[in-house]
Amino acid sequence: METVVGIEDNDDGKFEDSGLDRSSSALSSPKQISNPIVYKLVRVEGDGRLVPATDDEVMEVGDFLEYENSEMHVVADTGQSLECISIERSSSGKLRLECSEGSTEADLGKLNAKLQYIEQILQKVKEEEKQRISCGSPVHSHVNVDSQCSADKCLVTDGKVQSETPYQEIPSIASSLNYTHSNQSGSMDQCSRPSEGVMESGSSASAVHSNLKPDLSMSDGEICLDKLSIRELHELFKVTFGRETTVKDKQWLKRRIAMSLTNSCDVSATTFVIKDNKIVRKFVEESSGNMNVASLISSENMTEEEDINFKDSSAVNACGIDDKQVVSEIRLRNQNTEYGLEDMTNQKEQRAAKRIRRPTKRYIEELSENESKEHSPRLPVSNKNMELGHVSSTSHVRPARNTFSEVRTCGTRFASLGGSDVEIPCVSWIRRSRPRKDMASLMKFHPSAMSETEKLSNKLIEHSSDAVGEIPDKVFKSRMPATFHQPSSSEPEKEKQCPVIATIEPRQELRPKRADPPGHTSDDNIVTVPTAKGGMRRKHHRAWTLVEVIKLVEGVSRCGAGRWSEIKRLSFASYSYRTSVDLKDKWRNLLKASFAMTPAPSDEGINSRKHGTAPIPEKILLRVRELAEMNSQVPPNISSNKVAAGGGSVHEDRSGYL
DNA sequence: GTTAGGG
DNA sequence: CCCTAAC
Repeated sequence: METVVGIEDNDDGKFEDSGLDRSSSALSSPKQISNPIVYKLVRVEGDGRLVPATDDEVMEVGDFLEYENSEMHVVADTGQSLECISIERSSSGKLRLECSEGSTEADLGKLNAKLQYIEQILQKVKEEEKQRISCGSPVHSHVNVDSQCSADKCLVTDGKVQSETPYQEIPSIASSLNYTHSNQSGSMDQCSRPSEGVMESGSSASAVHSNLKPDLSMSDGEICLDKLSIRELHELFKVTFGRETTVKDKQWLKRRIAMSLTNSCDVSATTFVIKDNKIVRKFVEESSGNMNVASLISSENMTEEEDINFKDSSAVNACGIDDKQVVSEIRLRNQNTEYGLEDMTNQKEQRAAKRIRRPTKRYIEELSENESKEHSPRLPVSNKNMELGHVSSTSHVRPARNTFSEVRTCGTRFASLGGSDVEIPCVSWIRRSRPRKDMASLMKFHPSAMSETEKLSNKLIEHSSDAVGEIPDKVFKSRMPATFHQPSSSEPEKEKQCPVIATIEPRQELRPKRADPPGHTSDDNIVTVPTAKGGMRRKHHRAWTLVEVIKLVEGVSRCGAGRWSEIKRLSFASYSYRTSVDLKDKWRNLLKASFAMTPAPSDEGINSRKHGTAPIPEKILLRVRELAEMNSQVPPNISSNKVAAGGGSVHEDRSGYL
C-alpha cells in the first residue's frame, strides 16, 4: 500500500500531470509505479475540517477501495501522500465504508462513483495541463502531478516560494469527497493543524503563507539559504512557519526552513545541492554513504530514482513554467513494509554519516513549545477500529513539522540500530496517524513489541497528555530517560490474526448509552507504568460501556463463562484493550452485581444505589445471573456447544435485548 | 497461552 | 486493573 504518488500543486492550483497511474497494484504490493497517484484518506470532522485519516481508517476503507475500484490507491498517510480523499462520515462520525456495516453498500457505491469521477477530472486536468505545458504557458491553474511517487516540489514562482499548498476542493463533490491537491507539507498542514483553521474553505491558510513568502536569495542561478543572514533566515522562518524564532543557529534555521520547503522531516540529515535553480535533496541511502561526499554529489550522480525525478523536474522547467522553480527531490518512498523504521534508521545513519549537529535540546524545546501552541486546540479524535487493519505492516512517517505536541514533549527517542541506541530528536519522530481528539489516547501501543524503554516512553507520553486524569503520581515522579513513539501498529498480534472477525464485529464506536466520557473515547490510552520490580504494568482505566457489557454477556452465553479467550476472540476482537482477563474480571463483577441485585428486579434501586457506578440495565444483570446459574449447572467445558449448554431459555432471553 | 482468584 | 499461581 505504499504505492504512490504524487499529485501536488502550488498555491495557484497549478497542476502538472505526468500521467495517471491506472495500474492496480494491490495495497499490499508496494511495487514502485512510475506515475502513481496518491489518494489520501481524510476524515471530515463535524466542523468540516479534514483530518488525515488514521492508518486504521485507511485500512478500514482500503480493502473496499481496492476491491471496488482497483485503480484507486488509498494510501495510509505516510507523509508522502499528496491527495486527500475524504470519505464521508455518517453522523456518528464513523467512516461509512465499513463493510461490516451492512447498510453501507449504497454509500460504498456512491463513494466509488465519486472516486471514479475524481479520476476522470484528474484526467481532464492532466490533459489540459499537457496542452498548456506544450504551449509554454505557465498558467497557474493546472494540475501538477508529479511523476515521482514521493517527490515533493516546492515551486518558486516569480521568486516566491510557494511550498504551502492550499486546500483545494472540487466543489461538485466537495461535500463528501474532498479532493485535495497539495504538496506534502501543505497537505499535512491542512489536515493536521486545526489551529490554523485549515480545510474550512477554499481560501485556506495558504493565503497567509503565500503572501508572506519572501524572495529567496538567488545567486548564480542557485538558491542559497546559506547566503541569507540570520535575520533573513528568521524572516523566512517566520513566513514559513508562521511564527517567530529566536534561534540564532543559522544551520538550524536553514534546516528548518529547508524542511518546510522540501516538506521533509529529515532535512537535517539531508544534504542539499542547489543547482540550476533547484534545490536537490540528496539522500544517503545507506549508512555507507558519507554525507561529506554526498553533499558534493551533483544531480548527475543521483540515484536512478532521483535521476528520473530530476529529469522530470527538468522537463517541467524546460516547459518554461518557471525557471525559478525550486524542486525538492525526495527519495522515493521506501516500499519496505517497515518503512517507518527504515526511514528512521536511515535518518540515523544519515545523521551519523553527516555528523550533522543534532538540534540541541533547547531548539527542540522551542519547537515543542511553539508547535504545541500552534496545535493546542487540537480536536480529540477517536481512533477506533485499530484492529481492522493489517495496517501494522507499515509504519508511516510524516514530516517533522507535522509532529505533534504529544510527541514533542519528549526531546529524543532512541532508535536501536545494530545494537547501539541512537538518540534521535523527537522532532523527526513522527506520529503514524492523525492526531486524535483525545489526548488521552495519543497512542496505541503494541504491547508485544514494546521494549521496556518504549513502555517508559509511553508512560511519559501519557504524562504529557493532560486529558488523562488518571495518571498516577508515580508517573510524574518517575523520570523518563527517553521517549519514543511506537512506530508500529499497536495492534496486538492476536487481533491481527483475525482481521475478518474484527471487521465483522459491530462498530465499536457505537456506544449507545454509556459512551465513554468525553476525552476518553479512544481505545488506545493504554499506558504502562513501572512497577516496583522494574516491570511494566498497565495503568489505564477504561470504563466498561454498556455495549461491552452486552457483548460480554452475549459472549458468555455463547461460549460459556470461563472461556474468556474465546469470548474475547469472538466478541471483543475489535476491543483490543479488553483482554480475556478483563472479560473475566468484568464478568466477575457482573456476577457480583447481579446477585447483589435484589431478587425482585422490580426494585428500581438496583443499580442506582451504587452512585457513580454505571447503571447496568437490570435486564443485563438478570441475564448475567441467569447465565451464572446456568453455568453452575452446566460446566462451561460441556458447553462447547453453547447453544445446547445455554438451553432454551437462554435463547429466548437473548432475543430480548442481545 | 489461559484461567482463576486475590489484591 | 494488576499480578500470579496453576493449568
